[in-house]
Order: sequence, then structure tokens, then C-alpha cells
Amino acid sequence: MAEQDHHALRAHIAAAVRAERQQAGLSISELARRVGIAKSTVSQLESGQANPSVETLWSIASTLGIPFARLVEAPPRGPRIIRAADRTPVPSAESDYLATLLHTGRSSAQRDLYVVSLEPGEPRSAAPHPPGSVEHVVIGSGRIRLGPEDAPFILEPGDYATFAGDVPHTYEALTAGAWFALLMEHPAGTPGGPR
Amino acid sequence: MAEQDHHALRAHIAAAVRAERQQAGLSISELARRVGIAKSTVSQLESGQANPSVETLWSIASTLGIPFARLVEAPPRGPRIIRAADRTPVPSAESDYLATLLHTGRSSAQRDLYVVSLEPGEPRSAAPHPPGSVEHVVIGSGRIRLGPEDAPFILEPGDYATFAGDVPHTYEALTAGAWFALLMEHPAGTPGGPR
DNA sequence: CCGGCTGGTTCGCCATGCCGAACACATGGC
DNA sequence: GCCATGTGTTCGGCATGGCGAACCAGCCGG
Repeated sequence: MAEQDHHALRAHIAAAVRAERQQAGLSISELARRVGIAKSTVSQLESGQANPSVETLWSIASTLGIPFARLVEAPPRGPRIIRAADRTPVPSAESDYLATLLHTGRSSAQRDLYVVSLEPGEPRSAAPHPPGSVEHVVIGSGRIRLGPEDAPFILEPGDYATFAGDVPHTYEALTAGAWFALLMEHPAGTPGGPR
Repeated sequence: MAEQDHHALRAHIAAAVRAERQQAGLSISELARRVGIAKSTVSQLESGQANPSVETLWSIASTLGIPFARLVEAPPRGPRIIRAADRTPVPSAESDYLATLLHTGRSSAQRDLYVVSLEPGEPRSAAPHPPGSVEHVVIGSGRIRLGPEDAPFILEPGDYATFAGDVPHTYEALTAGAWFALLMEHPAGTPGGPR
């Protein structure tokens, strides 16, 4: 493998560790303490001067609670295509069983699946996610107004919505005890989270 | 990190490199030649005695033309349950807003997101999906018994479960008006659907 | 002022990852 | 038979990853 590829890999690892560490709100010293390694190791790794062993990097990923690949693999370059699927109910052989296809797709994007609980109060404005981020939402309980800040929609249990996560968007519970399942897709290597 | 975790990681890497190398029809000597490393390095790595550097392993993955993660991380395949009461919320700046990460991943797999509604009756047995299929379920309403046919679990609203979809599995509503959100992952190019 | 804690960087030391060489074995051609 | 080429394993040597220590800076309390 070419030396410049190794150079790029080291730089990516350095940037990814730093980003994930800061996303988790940890200092170099605290991360090192939690992982059980020397803080000088973390420091040198984040400087891009290191070719760490797999075990060291695995330990860091585990402590940060993220997939190992997120620290290592470079973000995909070039245009990314997600096919929009028609919302066609899948016929089933029995009437007590009905499946509705909401979304289908295939990409190398990072995917995070959450349950988000919220109570009535001020609308929650979320900062835009990295470019290319998309959110898919299925309401579990309660009435919830959510979506792009300039045009949110009101959803009820069982409703599905998808919208771009890279523009300002909002979540607001209109009833108590509201929650929804959130599938968040964002480019690999970038931080996630509903925020 | 515990030593046994390192031990398991080394064993996994060793087995994965060997399997992928053989799948590609290469000898240790030929793989080493193509990667540009010593064949003794490959040999020792496949013996499970090595803690390779990231660059070495990255070079091997690149030469084999596979995602790096495949050499390092095994996809979780065993059934997993997170009940609504056991979720660990991600701290947010405001107390009316909690998000729980249930699953995260990245692959080139096809992904289908459904809402599945069902009523009490005979348990619905689903045929195994293509090898590598995984199902993620979040219960929206009702009590539902689902999962691998030999060991299904009973879930309630807000509960999350994941299990392999390439073995016989079942869905059964225990109360009326039950539904759940289903995220189904299966290898690209293969048919999907809850069936 | 001091001491204790935090933060991060740099340095020298030691164990180990990766190297090439040696070795044993197998196969095919002459 | 010999020779050339291939296979995989083991070994000793060297460069480097990870270590702890030293250093510097900042903050807080006595």
C-alpha cells in the first residue's frame, strides 16, 4: 500500500478519535483513564503520528461506545444515491397481518436507531446534522409536531415521516408521555445523535 | 479492556483473514506478495498470535477488496432485547427530551423500514430470510410475542429487540390492535419483506 | 505564596510487530 | 535423480508503539 494512503489513514484516525472524544465530552486525560491506556498514547494518536495496534484502537472504540469502523474507514466520496420507494402495502396471506413498506434503501451510510422520549414544553430545535443526513421517524405514542423548522408536521401513533436532517429541524410533544422511533442516517465518520 | 476481550479479538481477526483469503483463493504467500508484507506476518496473524497495527490490517483488507470492518467486527447475530424500562437515555440539555441509542451500524446492506400491524390469532411463522438478514423491532402498541421460533420473547410498547432473520421466526399478537416498527436488513440484491 | 488537581505534550525506555532468512515439505519438469 | 518453484512455519534482529515520567500551563482552595 502506498505511503500516502497510510498517511491519510493516520490523519483520518486522528481526526475521528478527536471528534468522537469531544462528542462524548471527554478530555484526552479522561478518555485515557477510562480506556486504561497512557494519555501520551492518546495524545500521540490524535496528533496523526501513530500507527496504533488494533487492540488499542478497539479499546478506544469500545470505551466511546461506537463501532470500530467509525474510527477507521474514510467517508465515502462522490455522490450518494438513495432510491425513494413507493409506499405500497405488502399483501399478506392473512388479514390479521399487514405490513406497510415505509422506506427502503441501500447505501454505505452510518445508521443509528433510537427511541426518543419527550414531554410537552418548548419546541426542541435541533442543529443541522452533517450534510446528507436523513431522519426517518415512526411515532410510538402521543401527538408530536416535528420536521423541518420552517414546515413541521403533526404526527400521531403509527405515523411515519422522513425529512432532511441537515437543515434546522424541531421536535415538540403536544401530549404527555410521547415517544417515537428514529432512524437516523448520516455520512460515515460524522457524529450522530438527535441533539 | 479485559485480556479475554483482546484474546477474542485476535482469534476473530485470525479466522476472518483466513476465511477471506481462502474465499479469494489466495495462499498466504500470494496474499503477502500482493499486500506487500512478509508472509511470516500473515502466517503469524492467522495463527491468532498477533496484535497487528491498523495499517497492516487495512492493507490486507484493501488488497482483499473487502470492508475493513469485516476483518474486525462480527455482526451481532444473537437475539438482543432492550425493554422500555431498561433504556439508558442519552443526557440532553433539557429534561423533557431523552434519546436512547438502540442500534448503530454501517454496511452496504439493503434496508427496509415497515410498520407491521397484527391481531391475535395463530402465530405467524415467517420463512427464513436470506443469510445475513437481521431484524430490528420497536413495539408501538400491544403485547407481542416474536423472535426466533425456538425462543421468542414477549415485548411491550417501547421495547426493542433484534434477532437474526435468516432462521425461522415468528410474530404473534397477544392483544388487539398491536403493531410494531420493523427495520429489516438483508444483503443487497436479495428479496426482503416480513412475510 | 503553596499544594493538589486538572489539562496536554514531549521524552527515553522496553516489549513487540514486522522484517528477511532459514527450514521443511510438496509439486512439476527435465 | 536434480533443480526450480511453490507452500507454510519458526527464528532472531530492528524499528516503533505504548509505557511512565517529566514538563508546562491552568484552576481552585487554604
